[in-house]
Amino acid sequence: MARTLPQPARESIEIVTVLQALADPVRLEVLRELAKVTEPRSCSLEEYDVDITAATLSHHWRVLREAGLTTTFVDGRRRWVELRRDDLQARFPGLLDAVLR
Amino acid sequence: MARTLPQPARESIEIVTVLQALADPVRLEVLRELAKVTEPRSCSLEEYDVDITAATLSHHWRVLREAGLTTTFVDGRRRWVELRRDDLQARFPGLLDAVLR
DNA sequence: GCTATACTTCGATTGTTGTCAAACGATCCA
DNA sequence: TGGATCGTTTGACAACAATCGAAGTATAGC
Repeated sequence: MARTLPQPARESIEIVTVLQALADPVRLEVLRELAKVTEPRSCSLEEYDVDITAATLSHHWRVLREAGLTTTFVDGRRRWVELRRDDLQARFPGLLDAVLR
Repeated sequence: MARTLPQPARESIEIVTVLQALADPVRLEVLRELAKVTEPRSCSLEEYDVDITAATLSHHWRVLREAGLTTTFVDGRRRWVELRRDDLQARFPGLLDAVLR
């Protein structure tokens, strides 16, 4: 599995940015999916129960990544996303649990 | 202390709406002030360290109230705001602590 | 190389939000 | 009763955000 797309370092994750990223129904939905597993998940539209185009989902993955909520891995033509559990727990303890429960 | 302005019932508080309300630096700041005390606090602009007009602060109080984060009491010409700790803790345990810490 | 695949980026559109000044409404008090 | 005070509402505006289709980029596999 190849390179990781740029993302903020743990200490640079800002609460307002995180909350802005969380405050969208589509992003909340895909984050809940991510939260179900510990391994990275595919970025593909088909994997998620959201009524948007691939372009829009791609936009949401970017928002999540730039806010510091997820890591995106590139592997060939495929992309994988993973929740940054440890970083978020270190920075804002309990936040993810409270939001995604 | 007189009437209470309309606000959503505990069961009607929605996570997306709450997160949208939280996702603003001014609102986070005033919520942190509210979180410091248990009694209601004045709505007055002078009480808060924010660089906006009274009209804008009034708008923010309304967003917070309509999202279910605060209760507003009207007493004469004065208004008082209070965090809905119990309702929020019941609905989204740990959320407020995680955000306002 | 060529073509199909998997996603992203671009440009445009539309709706939402934060902000202010000005006007308003309610209350207190002299 | 008439001002002054406290805060809200209204209307306007600019900035931002979600969305899409279309074009673009990188990769895989033939």
